[in-house]
Amino acid sequence: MLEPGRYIKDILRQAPGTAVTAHGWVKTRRDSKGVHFVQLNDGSCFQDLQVVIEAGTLAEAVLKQVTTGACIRVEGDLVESPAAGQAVELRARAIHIFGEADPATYPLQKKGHTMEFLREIAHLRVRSNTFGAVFRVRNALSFAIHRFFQERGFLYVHTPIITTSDAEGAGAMFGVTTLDLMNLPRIAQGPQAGQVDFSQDFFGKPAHLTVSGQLEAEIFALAFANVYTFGPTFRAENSNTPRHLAEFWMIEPEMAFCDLAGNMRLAEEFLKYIIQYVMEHCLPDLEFFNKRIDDTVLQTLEHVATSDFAHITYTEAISLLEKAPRTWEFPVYWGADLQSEHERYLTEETFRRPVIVTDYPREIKAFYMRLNDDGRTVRAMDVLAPRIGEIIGGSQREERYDVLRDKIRQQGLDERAYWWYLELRKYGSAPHAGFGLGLERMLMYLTGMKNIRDVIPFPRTPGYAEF
RNA sequence: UCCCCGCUAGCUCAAUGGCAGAGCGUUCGGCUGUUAACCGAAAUGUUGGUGGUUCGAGUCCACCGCGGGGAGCCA
Repeated sequence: MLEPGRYIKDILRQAPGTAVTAHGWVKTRRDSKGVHFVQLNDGSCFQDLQVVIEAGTLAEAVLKQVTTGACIRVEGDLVESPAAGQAVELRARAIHIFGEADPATYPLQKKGHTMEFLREIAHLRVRSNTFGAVFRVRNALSFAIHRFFQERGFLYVHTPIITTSDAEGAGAMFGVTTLDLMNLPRIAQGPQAGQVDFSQDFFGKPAHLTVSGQLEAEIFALAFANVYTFGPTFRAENSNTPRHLAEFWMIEPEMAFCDLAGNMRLAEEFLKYIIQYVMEHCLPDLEFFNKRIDDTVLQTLEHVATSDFAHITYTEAISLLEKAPRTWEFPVYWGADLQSEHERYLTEETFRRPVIVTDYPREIKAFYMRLNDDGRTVRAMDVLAPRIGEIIGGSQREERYDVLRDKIRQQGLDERAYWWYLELRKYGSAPHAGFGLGLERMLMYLTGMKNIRDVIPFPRTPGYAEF
C-alpha cells in the first residue's frame, strides 16, 4: 500500500533531485520525436504527475503498454520541469506494468464525455478528472461535517437503518422482509383474514428502511444535549429528477435547549464552515468545476461563505411573491406550499443568496413542529439555495405533551405508535430543535454538478441499482 | 407518476421516404519538450427493440425499453 508521503500529491511537493517511485493510472499520453509524456494520477489530488520517458530508456514492449487506463509503477528522478504546467516532473528510469488497458476498447479516452455516458461506466468514471474531483470533495465535505459538530461537543449517534415504526410519515418506505414473496403466509381467520401474517416475519411485524433518523435523534438530544446523525436514508418515492435518489446520505443535528433562532444560527454557521473547509482543502478541484462544469461556483461559494443569509417568514415570502412582476404557474396565496418556481424566485432573483424561510402554516408541515402562539403557523425553517432549492429543512420541535398529542390526533395518526416519542415530552422534556441536510444536495451546490446521480458513487433511482 | 425532447461508428452528433456521413477517440506514419499537443492517412455500423405502412424506412405509424429536461414529492 501507499504510505503517507508516497502519494502523487506528496511527490509533487518534493524538491527536485529526489529519487521517487510513483504508482497510479495513466490518464493520457503524448508522444514527441524523442520523448514521451505520461500523465499519471492516483486520485490523491487533482493534478497529474507528468512522467517523462526519453526515447530508448525503456524496452519497446513496456512502452507499448503505457496507454490510457493502464496501471503502472514508475521509478525515476524528480526534476524541475522546463515547461509550463507543472513545477516538477518525473524522469522515468524504469516502469512496471501492473495492469494494461487495451486502447481499442478502454472507454475512457482523452476526450469530453457526457455525464450520462460516464454514469454507465461507474466502475471507471472515478478515474476521470470530474469524478476524481467530485469524490475528493465528497470526502472533504464528510470530514468537515464531523469536525464541525465534534468541535462543538455534538455526540455522533447511529440511528437505526431498519425501523418498525411505520410512523415517520416522510414518504414511501422500502419494505424489509425475509418472508417468501412467492408464498406469503396469510392470516387464516378473524377480522384480518387474508392479510399477510407479519407475525411470521423476521421482526414479527412489518419493517422498513429508515426515511429519517430524526425521531431517534431527539431521544439522544434529550440525554446528550447536542447530537447529530450522519448516515444513509432511503425513500421509495417514484421521483425522477436530477435532485432525488432512492438512497442518499443525510446529516441531522438535534439540539436541546435550542429554539428556532438558535437552529437558524447553527444552520448558517454550519453551511459557511463546511464551504470554507472545502475551499481550503480542495481548491484545485473547485477551480476545475469552475472552469469546466459551472463558472459561477467559486464566486457563489465565496459569496455564501462571507454574506449573511436572508431571513424571511413564510407570510413575508407570500407577500413578496404576490407583488412579484410576473405570473406564476401555481397560484400564490397564504396557506399554499411554496413551489419550485417560488423558491427559485426568492433565492435566485430577489435575494441572490441563501434564504431561510420560517414559520409556515401548520397544515403544510409535519406534526412534530412547534406550534406558534398565533395557532396557525409552526416553527419550521427551510434553507433555500440558488439553483438547487431546498438544501436544509428543519424546525423547533413541539416539546409540550398536550399540544403534541393533539396534533398527532388532528393529523389522523395513531398516537399509540408514538408512545415513546410522547413520553419524551412527559419525562424531562426540553425545548429542542434540529434540521436535516442532504449530503448530495450540498455536494451539487459545492461542485456545480447538475445531476445528483453524479455526486454519489453508485446512484440508486427508480429502475436503476447497478454496480 | 405526468408533460416535452431524444436514441445512427467506442464517444458527440449529421443525413428532403431513395448509395450510411463528419469530428473526436483508436491504429499507422510524420513532427526539436508536450499540456484537451499538432500535421497526414486508415480501420470502424444488426441506425435501441418488436410489429406495421411503402416498390423502397435511420427517416412515417403503433407499442415497448432506455436516457435527458420540466413538474409533483422532498433532502
